[in-house]
Amino acid sequence: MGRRKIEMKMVKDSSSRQVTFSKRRTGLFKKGNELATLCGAEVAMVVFSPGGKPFSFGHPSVDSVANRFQNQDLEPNNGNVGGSSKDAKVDKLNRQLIGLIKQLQAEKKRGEMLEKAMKAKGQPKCKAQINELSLHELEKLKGSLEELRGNLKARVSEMEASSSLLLLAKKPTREDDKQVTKKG
Amino acid sequence: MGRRKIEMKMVKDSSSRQVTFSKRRTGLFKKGNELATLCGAEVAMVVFSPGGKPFSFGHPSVDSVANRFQNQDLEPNNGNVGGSSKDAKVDKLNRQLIGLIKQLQAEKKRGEMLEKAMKAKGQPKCKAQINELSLHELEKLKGSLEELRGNLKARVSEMEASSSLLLLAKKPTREDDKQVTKKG
DNA sequence: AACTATTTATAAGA
DNA sequence: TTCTTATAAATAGTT
Repeated sequence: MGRRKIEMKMVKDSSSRQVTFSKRRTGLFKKGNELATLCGAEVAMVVFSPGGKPFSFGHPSVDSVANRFQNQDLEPNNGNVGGSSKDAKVDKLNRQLIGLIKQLQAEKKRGEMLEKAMKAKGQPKCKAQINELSLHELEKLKGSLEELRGNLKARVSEMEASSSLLLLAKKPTREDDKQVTKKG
Repeated sequence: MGRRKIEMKMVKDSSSRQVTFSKRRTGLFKKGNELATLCGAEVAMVVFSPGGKPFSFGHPSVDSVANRFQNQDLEPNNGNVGGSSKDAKVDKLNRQLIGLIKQLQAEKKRGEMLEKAMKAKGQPKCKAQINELSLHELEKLKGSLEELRGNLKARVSEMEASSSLLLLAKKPTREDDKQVTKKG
């Protein structure tokens, strides 16, 4: 969208990349704002610049949308147990826990797909022994990964059990207006 | 951006609003993807349609970016400064989470590299050199993995103690979280 | 879902 | 970083 069409690859020059990032981030947030305004949609966006700086936009707020998103599959569970919780801090920890659990599940799923892809790629007709070798290495690596995942998951399963106790935290109902936030 | 300029107000007709939402959501996610690709940025977007349906886009994933975002004001606070810290228990949980997050991120990176290796392997010109390269990467990966696993074991041992503190009870019925993410 | 007339976003350049 | 401008891209209204 400019003087020239650009390839959809990482911009090599770090300086240009930063400029591109700034411009496009602005555009992206503007679009998000428009979507919220025109359609009455709730929107949350978080972006980390190539330099690692965080930017966010949310309507009504990043937190409220993120909360709704993360709790959508356990809200029914969350609603009626217990009454008072510690505070927002515990609630935040819980959300993080849930996020981690989701990530692990996603990782597992990805691992399975990786495995499938690997098998599919199997032996077709790539030549060279080197291929066999690397394939073998891949298989071993994969095994290790699976095991690692298993360990992690088991650990998290325990935490999940205990977290359900903590998940009695009240839902944060802070109603911010549209916000554009810089952090860091 | 079309036949006519439209006012930045809620689209009245609910049907048109839904159409607008669909089109713009698609565009928004595309932009997010481009930002990630061009700039190597991490991006997470969550949108609820006017009908309340959730849509999301994330690179590398919504959860990972969300966690990173939530962590940034958690980590510095981890040192237990000022009057915000509640319990030692919470603080401990906190550290555990951070450790877990780091492990997870490391694992993800491994996974990404694995994917790259596979991709390279699938290239039409998968000749010796490329294979050597991927093999080399794999060797390094493997080493890292071993190290990672060692760390994990230690980590898990640490967690054992404090984790048991939280395991006050177990949840009767709960299988998996269901990731409710719609795209497109 | 496709099609275009237009509006917007933005890549370069200053 | 901000502005300008030529061009690419998104999309509002239509079919």
